[in-house]
Amino acid sequence: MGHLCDFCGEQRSIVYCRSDAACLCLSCDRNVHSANALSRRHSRTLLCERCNSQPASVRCAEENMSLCQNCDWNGHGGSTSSSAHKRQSINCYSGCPSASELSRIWSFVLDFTSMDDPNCERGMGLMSIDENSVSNCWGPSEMNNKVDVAVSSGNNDMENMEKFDMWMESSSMPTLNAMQCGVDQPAGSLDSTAPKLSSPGTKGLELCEDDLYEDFSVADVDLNFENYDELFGVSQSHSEHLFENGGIDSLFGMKDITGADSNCQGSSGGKVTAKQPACSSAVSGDSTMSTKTEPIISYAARQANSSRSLSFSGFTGESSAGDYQDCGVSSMLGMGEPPWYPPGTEGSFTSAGRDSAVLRYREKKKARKFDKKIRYASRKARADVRRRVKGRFVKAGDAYDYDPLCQTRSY
DNA sequence: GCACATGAAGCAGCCACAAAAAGCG
DNA sequence: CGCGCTTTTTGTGGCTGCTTCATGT
Repeated sequence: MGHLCDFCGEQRSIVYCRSDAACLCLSCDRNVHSANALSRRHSRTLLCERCNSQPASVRCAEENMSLCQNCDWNGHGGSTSSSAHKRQSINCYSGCPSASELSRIWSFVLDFTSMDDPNCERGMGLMSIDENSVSNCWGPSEMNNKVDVAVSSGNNDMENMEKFDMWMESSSMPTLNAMQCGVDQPAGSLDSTAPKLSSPGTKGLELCEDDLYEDFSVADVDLNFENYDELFGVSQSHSEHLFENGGIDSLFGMKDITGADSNCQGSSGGKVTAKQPACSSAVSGDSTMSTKTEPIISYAARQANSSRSLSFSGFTGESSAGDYQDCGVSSMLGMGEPPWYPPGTEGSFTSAGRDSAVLRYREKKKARKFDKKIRYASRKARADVRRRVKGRFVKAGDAYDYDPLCQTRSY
C-alpha cells in the first residue's frame, strides 16, 4: 500500500501535483484541480511507486513501476542488469481528464472504473500538453516527426545559446521535456497552422540552487496548446483516438527511450535552430498568447503530419538574464521534470558520475556572472569622460549639461 | 472582489566617437 | 602570408520615456 492521499487521507495517492507539492488520489486530484482554471493548469504526474514522495519521471517496464529520478538512479544507476531495464519517460499532464479517459490511458497503472464523474465532462478537452508531453506529442518516431527547437529572443543571443549549452552539457537532455505549447490562433487565420508558443512569465524561468534537475521551475513556464483542432486540423475525436492508441504515451508522453528517438535529436544533440523563419508549419513564439482566458483545449497531441519547429521567445538577454539566471532553455525542461538519460549515453552515468557532473555544473554556475562585463576598458574610459546632454553623448565642443570630469550640470 | 490611481522598477533606445574588426590591393 | 591602408562595425554610460508590476484606495 502506497502513500495516502494528502487531501483525503484515505485513498492511495497516485498523482503528484507539483504546484501543490501534494500527493493525491485520483479522485481528489480531479476534485482539487477542477476547481478553477488556475488549478486545472497544475502540472501533475504519477507518483513514484518506490519512495511515494516524489514525482515519477520514468516507468520501468521490467519492474512495472513508476520511479522518480532518485529512485531510478538508485535502482538503475549502478547495476548493469537493472540499468538495462527498459524505461520510459513519464511526463506531466494538467487539466481535468475524465475518468473513462484516465481508465483507458492509465490502464497499466490501475483501474479507475469507479471514478466517472459527469462534472468533468470536458475531460480530455482540458488535458493540456505540458512541457514534457510536447516532446512526445510532437515527435514519436513512428510518426516521423521532427522537432527542432528554436531558441529565439528576437535575435538569438549567445547568452541563451550558452545557457542552452550549459544545460545540454550538464544534463544531456534528450527530449524537449519541457514545453507546454500554446496555440492561440483565430479561426480561419491564414497562419492557423502555426501554433504559437508563449511563456507568460518567462522571466520566471529559473534554475534554483537545490538540484540540477529539480532546479528547473517549469511551473513558471505555462505554455498550453489551445485550439488543438486549428492547430493540427484534427478533431477532438481524433485526438481521443490518438489517446486511445497512444494510451499513457499520449497522456504522459511516454515514449520508448531505449531506442534512439530521432525526433528528439534536435534537443539531444543540442541542435538549436537559432532563428526560425516565419513559416506556416513553424511554431512561432514571437507572438504571445494568453493562457488565462479561453477554455484550454489542450492535448497531449500527437501531431501526425509535419515537421515542426518550436521556437521560444521571451528569453531575454543578459540584461535580464538575472531574472532567470541560468538556463534560458529551462522552458524546454519539463515541469521540473528531470531529463531522461538514454542508456548508453549519459544514461549510463554512475551515481558518482552524476555527482561529478552536478558538481561541475554548480561550480560553473557559481562562477557565472551576469554583471555587465566591460570588454574594452579603453572604451569605458572614454565614455566615462564624455560630455553629455540628457545622458546622450554630444559632439566635442557642443553644449553639454553634464561633464563627468567636473560633475557640472547646466541645469 | 473589482476598478482605478499611484509609485516603483525594469528595460530599450539614443547619442558621439575611439577602438576593433573586416576588407582590399 | 604578411603588411599597410581604408572602411565598417562595435561598445561605452547617463538619461529619458515607455511598459509592467505591486500596492493602496
